[in-house]
Amino acid sequence: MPKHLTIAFFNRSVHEVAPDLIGATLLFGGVGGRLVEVEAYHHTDPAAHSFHGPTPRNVVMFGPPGYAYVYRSYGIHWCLNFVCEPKGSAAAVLIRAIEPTVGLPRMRRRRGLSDVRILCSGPGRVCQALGITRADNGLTLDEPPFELLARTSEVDIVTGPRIGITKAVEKPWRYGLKDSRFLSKPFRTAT
DNA sequence: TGCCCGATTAACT
DNA sequence: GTTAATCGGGCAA
Repeated sequence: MPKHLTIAFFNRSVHEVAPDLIGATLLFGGVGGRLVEVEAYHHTDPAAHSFHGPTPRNVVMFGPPGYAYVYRSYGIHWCLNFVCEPKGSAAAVLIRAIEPTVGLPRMRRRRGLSDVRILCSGPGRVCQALGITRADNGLTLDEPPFELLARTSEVDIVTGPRIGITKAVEKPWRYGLKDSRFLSKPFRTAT
């Protein structure tokens, strides 16, 4: 098992890293799968948590790249982000959906269901299935319990507007694996 | 200090 | 299609 980052986080913008994550494998505590949907955010973006500056919650975003930023969403769910460059720009990639491949029984038990299709199809569901909580905020992505492996073959990537936001809705910063059955929502087909 | 809203989800009608 | 659950932050008073 590699102990180093196989995805390059340094000297690359969040919009270079985000599409590179599609098709990569993310494991946490030995369970996980292939990333099929992510979204990009950064501090000049009114939709981002970092837009109004650092707070105790989002301070990890203002640190170096290659770390996990985990926050509570709607007081109920946890959401996982990867911090990106440049340092201090508070850029991050939100992990929105995974195609589950490793440790399905454990993930199913945590989620309390049998339908693999919606096991990790949404940011809150990803964290519930992988067992990620605030305790994992600020962990580096290149050491256990995290394991991140770059994709080994080319994939077709689609883009579109981000989901669940009311500001800067026009920015096409959502990236997905084309035709994946595990997306949180389908991408609008190109016209 | 109090009020409103949000990078969501599941359980309703 | 709608709504409740529920925590942290921004902003007005």
